Amino acid sequence: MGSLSRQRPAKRVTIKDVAQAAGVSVTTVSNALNQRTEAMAEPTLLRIQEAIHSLNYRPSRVARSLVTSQTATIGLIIAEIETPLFLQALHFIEPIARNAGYNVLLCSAQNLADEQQAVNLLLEKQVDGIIFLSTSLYVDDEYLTRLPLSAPPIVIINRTLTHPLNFDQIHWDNVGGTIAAVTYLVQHGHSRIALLRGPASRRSSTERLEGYRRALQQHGLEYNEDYVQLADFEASPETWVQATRRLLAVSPPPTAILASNDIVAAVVLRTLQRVGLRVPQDVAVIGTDNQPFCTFLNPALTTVGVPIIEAGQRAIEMLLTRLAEPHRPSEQVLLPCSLIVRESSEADYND
Amino acid sequence: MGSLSRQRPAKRVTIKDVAQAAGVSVTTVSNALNQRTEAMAEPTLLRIQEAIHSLNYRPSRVARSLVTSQTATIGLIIAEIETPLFLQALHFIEPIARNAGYNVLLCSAQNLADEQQAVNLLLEKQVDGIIFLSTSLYVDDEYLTRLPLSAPPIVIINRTLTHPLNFDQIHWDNVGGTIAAVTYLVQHGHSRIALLRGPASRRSSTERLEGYRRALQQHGLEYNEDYVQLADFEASPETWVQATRRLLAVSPPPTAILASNDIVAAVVLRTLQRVGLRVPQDVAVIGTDNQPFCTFLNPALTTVGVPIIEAGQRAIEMLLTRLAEPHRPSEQVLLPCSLIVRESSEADYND
DNA sequence: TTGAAAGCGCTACCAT
DNA sequence: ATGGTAGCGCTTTCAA
Repeated sequence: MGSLSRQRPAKRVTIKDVAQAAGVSVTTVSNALNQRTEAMAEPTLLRIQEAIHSLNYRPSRVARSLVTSQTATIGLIIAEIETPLFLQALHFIEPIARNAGYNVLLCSAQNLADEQQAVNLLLEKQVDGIIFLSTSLYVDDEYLTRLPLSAPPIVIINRTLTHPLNFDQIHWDNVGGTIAAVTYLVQHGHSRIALLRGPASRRSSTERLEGYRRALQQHGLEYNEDYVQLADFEASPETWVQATRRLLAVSPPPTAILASNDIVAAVVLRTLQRVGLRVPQDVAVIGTDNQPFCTFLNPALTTVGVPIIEAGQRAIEMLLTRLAEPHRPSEQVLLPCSLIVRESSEADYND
Repeated sequence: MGSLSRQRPAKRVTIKDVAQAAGVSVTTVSNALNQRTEAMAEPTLLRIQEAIHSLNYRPSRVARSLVTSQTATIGLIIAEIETPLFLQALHFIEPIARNAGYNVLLCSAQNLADEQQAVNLLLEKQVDGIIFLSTSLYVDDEYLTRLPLSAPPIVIINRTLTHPLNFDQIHWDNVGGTIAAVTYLVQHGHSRIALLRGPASRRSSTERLEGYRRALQQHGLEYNEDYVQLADFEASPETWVQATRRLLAVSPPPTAILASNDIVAAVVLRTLQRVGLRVPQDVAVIGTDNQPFCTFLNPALTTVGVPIIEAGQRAIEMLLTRLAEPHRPSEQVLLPCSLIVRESSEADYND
C-alpha cells in the first residue's frame, strides 16, 4: 500500500462538535443532515444549520459508509486506458453516475495481475458496483468465480467470459458491422474488396474477418486471400503502409479497403493519396471505431462505429438498475455496430 | 445523494471472524495484516493466513480509513472531460497514483457549481489530495479560500487564480509556444503569417494572441489585423472554413496559418487542399495541442504542443511530495509549450 | 508474543 | 420533538 505516514493539519469538525454548538444531541444533527426534518422544530433546525455553517462542518462519508456499508462509489476497471475511444466512455459514464449519487473510482489494468489487484482493491474499498471496460484480448476470469458473497454487482463490457459467470454483460456486434460495410460497398458497385485485418489475438479482429467472409459469401463474391492483409494496429504505421502497398500490388487491385481501425485507415488514406490515387474515386476506404477525428480527415472517413458511448451508458444504467433490484436476472446486451457513411466511400463503381 | 436503498447479499467477513477462526485476538490479526510480524510466532501467522484464505476475507478500507483518517485516494476534478487531450492526462496520472498506493476518484465539472459540489464531495469522502485539471476559462475561486482546515492538499493545473491561494500550481507557456511557432516560420522565410485565434473568453487564446504580437514585433514584422481571424473551436467547423477563406481573400494572402487548435488545423488543411493549394508548399499550417491524430493527417501536422502529459505527471508527483512533506512551501511550475515540427510546415519561402 | 478495550464519526434503534 | 447508546470494522495504546 505504500507508506501513508502523514498528519492532517487540523482535527476534523465532527457531528459531536455541531451537536454541542447547537445545544442538541448528535441524533438530532444526524436527522437534520439526512433530511429527516418533518418532526423537527424550526428553531432547532436553524440552530443546527447555523452551527454547521459557523464550524464549516462536512459530514464524514467514511464514517457514514462504515455504518451503512454503502460508499456511493462505483469502480471502473478500464483495460485500454491508452485508447482515446475507451477513455471517452468515461465522459458519459461519470455524469450519469454522479446524477445518481455515485462517484467513479478509476483503475486501469493492463493485464490479469493488474486486474485482480484492482478488483481486490475495489472490494476492500467497498464500492457499490464495478464496471469492467475490457479489451477484446482473451483474459482468464477464473478468479471472478471466487469472489466473496459480499462482492458488489458487476457489469462487463466487451469481454468473452471463459468461465460460467452470470454478470450483466454488454457486447457489440463486430460481425454485423463488417457485414454492413461490405454490403454497402457491394451495393455501390464494388466487387474487389480488401480487408486489413487486426491481430488474431483479438476477438474483435477475428469477428471482423468472420463478418468479411460471411458478407462476401452472401453476395456471391469469392474470398481472395491476397485481399486480406495484416495491419496490426499495435505495430508501427510503417507496417500499415506496407500492407496497403501489398494490396495495391495485387492484380487486379482492390477498389475498396476496410481498415482495422480509424488510425490505420488514416494512414491508408495518406498512402493511397501519395501514390496518386484518389479516395473515394479510385479506392474507397472504410475505417473502424468512429473516433472523433474521422470527420475532419480529408476526405472525411466512412467507418464502422463501435458503440462505446452507448456501451458506457448502458453499463452504468444496468448497474444502477441492479443496485435498485439486486435479484433481477442478469442481462446480456448486444449493441449494433453501424456504418457511418462519410466522404471516403462516396462513389459508385462499374467494372 | 439519490436513494441508496439496497441490501448487500451477504454479511461481510470481518477481522473478528478471522480472529475467531484462527483462535487469536483481533489485535494479532491486525498486526498480521499490517506486516507487523517481526515478533510473531510462525504458527500463529500461518493460522491467520489460513483463516483469511478459507474465509475469503478482505479487510475493510472504510473501517481502516475511519481510524487512520487516510483513504488512499486522490480526487481529480476535470473541467474539460469532453476534450480527448484532457482525458488523456488520466492515462498518466492514474498509474503513478496507483504505484504510490493511491486510487483516483474522478469528478467532471462543467462549471463553478459543479466544481464546488465536487470539492465538497471530495472533502466528505476524505480524499488525501485533490488535483484540479482546469479549462482556461476564468472561474471564481473565492470558495476555495473558505475550505476547512482539515482540507487535503490541492494541486492546480492550468488555472489563473482570482484569489490569493497558496496551492501548488502548474501552468504552461502559451505565449512562448506561439513565439516559437512564429519564429520558426520567419526563419523559413515566411513574413505573411496569419493567426486563427480562439475565443476571447479563454485565457489560452488571449495568451496566444499575445505571443503572436510579440513574435511579430521581435522579428520586425507588422501586425496586420486582416491576418487575424476568429476560429472559435467551440463553434461549428463551417465557421473555421469561412475564417480560412477570409484569410485567403486577403491580398496578398498569408503563406502560413497558425490554427487555434489541431482540429481547426485539420479543417484548415482540408479547406486549403480543396481550393487547390498545397500544404506546405503554398501555405504552411501549424496547429495547437499536439493531439495524437496530428501524426497521421496528410500532411502530418506541425503543432505547438500543450504539455498535458507532463502536467499530469508533475501534478500527481507534487501532490505525493506534499503528502510526504505537508509543510514545504508551495510550488509554481511553468511548463514550456514546444513546437513539434512535422510535414505541414516543412517548406522554405522566398517572396 | 499476544490480548483487552477505547475510540474513529456516524447511523439507527428504542426511549421518553 | 429529541436524546442515549450500541455498534459498523478496524487500529492503537497499554497491559499481561
